[in-house]
Amino acid sequence: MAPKTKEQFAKIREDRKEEILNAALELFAKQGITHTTMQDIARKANISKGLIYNYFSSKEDLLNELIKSFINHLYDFFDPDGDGILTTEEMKYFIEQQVSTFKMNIDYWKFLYMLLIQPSAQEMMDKLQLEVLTSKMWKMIATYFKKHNFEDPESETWLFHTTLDGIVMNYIFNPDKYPIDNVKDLLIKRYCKPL
Amino acid sequence: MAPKTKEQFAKIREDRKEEILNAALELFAKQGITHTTMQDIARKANISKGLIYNYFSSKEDLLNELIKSFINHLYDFFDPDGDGILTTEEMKYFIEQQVSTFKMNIDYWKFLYMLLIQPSAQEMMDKLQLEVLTSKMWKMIATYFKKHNFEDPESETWLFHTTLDGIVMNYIFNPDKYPIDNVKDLLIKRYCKPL
Amino acid sequence: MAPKTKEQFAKIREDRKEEILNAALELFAKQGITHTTMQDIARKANISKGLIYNYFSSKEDLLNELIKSFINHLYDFFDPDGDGILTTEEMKYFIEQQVSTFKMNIDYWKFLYMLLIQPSAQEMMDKLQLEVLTSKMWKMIATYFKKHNFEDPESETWLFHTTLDGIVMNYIFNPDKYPIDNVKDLLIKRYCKPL
Amino acid sequence: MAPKTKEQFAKIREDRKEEILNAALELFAKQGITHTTMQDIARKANISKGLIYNYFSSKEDLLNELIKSFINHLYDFFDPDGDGILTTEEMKYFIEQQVSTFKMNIDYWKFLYMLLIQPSAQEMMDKLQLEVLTSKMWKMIATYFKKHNFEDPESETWLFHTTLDGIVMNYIFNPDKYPIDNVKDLLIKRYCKPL
DNA sequence: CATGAATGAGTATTCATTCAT
DNA sequence: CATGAATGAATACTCATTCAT
Repeated sequence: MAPKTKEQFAKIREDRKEEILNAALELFAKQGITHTTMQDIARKANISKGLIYNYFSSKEDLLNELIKSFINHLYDFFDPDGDGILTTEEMKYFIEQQVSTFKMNIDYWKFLYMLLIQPSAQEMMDKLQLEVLTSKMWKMIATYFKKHNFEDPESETWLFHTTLDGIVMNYIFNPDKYPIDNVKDLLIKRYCKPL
Repeated sequence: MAPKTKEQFAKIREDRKEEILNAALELFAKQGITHTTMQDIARKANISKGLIYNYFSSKEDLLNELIKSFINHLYDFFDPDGDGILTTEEMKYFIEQQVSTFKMNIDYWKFLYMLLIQPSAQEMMDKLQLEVLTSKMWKMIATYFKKHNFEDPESETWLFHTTLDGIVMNYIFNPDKYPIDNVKDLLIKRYCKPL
Repeated sequence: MAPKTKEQFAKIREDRKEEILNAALELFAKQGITHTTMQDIARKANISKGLIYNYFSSKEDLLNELIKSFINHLYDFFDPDGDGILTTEEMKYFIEQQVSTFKMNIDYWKFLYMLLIQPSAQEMMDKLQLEVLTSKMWKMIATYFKKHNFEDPESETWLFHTTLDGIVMNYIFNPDKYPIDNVKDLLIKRYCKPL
Repeated sequence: MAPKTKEQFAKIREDRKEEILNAALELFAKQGITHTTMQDIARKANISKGLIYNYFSSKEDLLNELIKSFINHLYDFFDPDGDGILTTEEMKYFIEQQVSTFKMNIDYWKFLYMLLIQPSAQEMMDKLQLEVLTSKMWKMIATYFKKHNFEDPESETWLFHTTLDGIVMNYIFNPDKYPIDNVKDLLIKRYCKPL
């Protein structure tokens, strides 16, 4: 009989928001952003259309929140161990982590590449603030290649990232046929030779 | 003002169609497919909205024709010299051709990746019949890697294509900053060592 | 913490209702009726949305109650002294009262004119039962003009009320710039010449 | 068989736009702006909902165009004869014109007062640029009262306009019962005494 | 009595497509 | 062959109202 406490309401809101974001992510990844209607999202989340607007002020806002949430996940994915110096072993671990991350969060990655390929990608990048994150990784990898005496460590870093991008692209596009683990092993062989 | 011959009419039709396709490609690449309206296309092609339907039965149809046209271009891009055996020199040439193709047809590639990343990519692939094309190249590359004693030539082929995909992605996404030529040189260095 | 008596409960209810009506009036006057949401009203009254429905069955009902309450206030504003005969002095007092009433209840008047100008004004008038009130005043004023030998006392009564309407309109629309007191003085000069 | 000429299209557009504006004005005046849907307007104009957007980019835009059109009409209504000095006869004529204008354009005036009483009236006034128009009239009237030795010509001008406002209000609110002509006659008697 | 999450009918707006001329 | 006015289905979003707690 007693009204719900603030904590109860907060929990409900939290959970509901999460559910909506999950539903949206899945649908965005599967159908594309434009082709996913608020109705679709509501249906998938088993709620009414209107309720979404209790949690997000617009589709745009929902998209932004999803991106924010994605960023947070990215930090989970990538969190480096801190000293910023990769040993050969850590490089191997890094590659494995990356690939494992691709495999475990396919919807997220599909969503990210969807965003990137879209017209307003530049703005998205800003919103994503991916650079902050990337630049850290970038330096780590570049340093690694320098230390390992790669001929053109700068370009090698570009190539390395390019290859990872290619892997994601291929994997999200065709997770069943793409031999991601074999490719990963090749990559490790190439890049993780002991000093 | 002699009446036009049938051939002349056909030519006019063909040209007009081409113009519409070009307008569409450019807009699709710049704004995305969904965000490009028939009105936009008409305006860009300097014709009326209604006239488009004289050449294409629907937006869907226009899209399909564009894809077909793209396929044809792809054949132009990739046309191998026939014997299906790549020498080291030809491999180098192939990579250079590829990259040059990326640079010269950025709209096409943007469009292609847009299609691929989209929901119905599987169907698109079918429409694209990319496999036919790809499989030829695929074999050539695989054979090359075998001949050049790469450890796991099958996976190396995958990795190679993956890397090319990554290059396109990075290039179309940021043509100004991405050091595509440096990356290309690295690739050549890696893959085109003389036997 | 003695349990509350019935009377106390009734009083609380009454007060709460009053608060809601006040919040609604202020918002209606400021933002218009349609553009004021139940949420707005709840927020302004520091209660929850749902609670309003404990006091009013609908927005429509709330509006009607507000109108009723307005009527009561009107009676306060206008309460004539009973004999229905205005002396010159009382006429002056009446005008002054009116204007003072406009100034002190600007929200109420804004709200009233909002209602009147709206589509369903005729119905509103019925709800307002303004006529009852007005007819009393009407007769008093008409009698006054007759006694004071105005040429066409009937039309003069219309004109007089018309002018008061005009004053309210101008005042509520632009309380800062409209020289209501000067206009009032002119009115008094015109209508309150001693017999 | 020939396609329509530009002139034909232009005429169609012109006419259609006018029809939509007329439909909108009538409905806005009758039902209020908020309570009039685009659907309503379309139905009244015997066209489809979508077509309105071929002529007006939004409801807001339609409203603004209506206001613009209203301004133009106002200039028709009020256009003074130029020298800016009113003779007694002209003052009489002016009052008669005003009242006649009220009677002939009841929807326009209802619409105007609707706008004025609404929250965003201040902005509307700006859009209306009524002041430009009003200030001209204002000076003419003020000059007239000065020349005719009214005691406080400034306030008298306010009162005069106030009365006209009151007349419109009463008339649009109840065109059948309000004795506008009697009131007009009284006004003329009061203000148009020969010097 | 009190809360705010939840619903769904209603509204503005977009855009592929049709069609009279 | 060519035009752009016209249509209507689809979609984002609002808000009064209900209801479990």
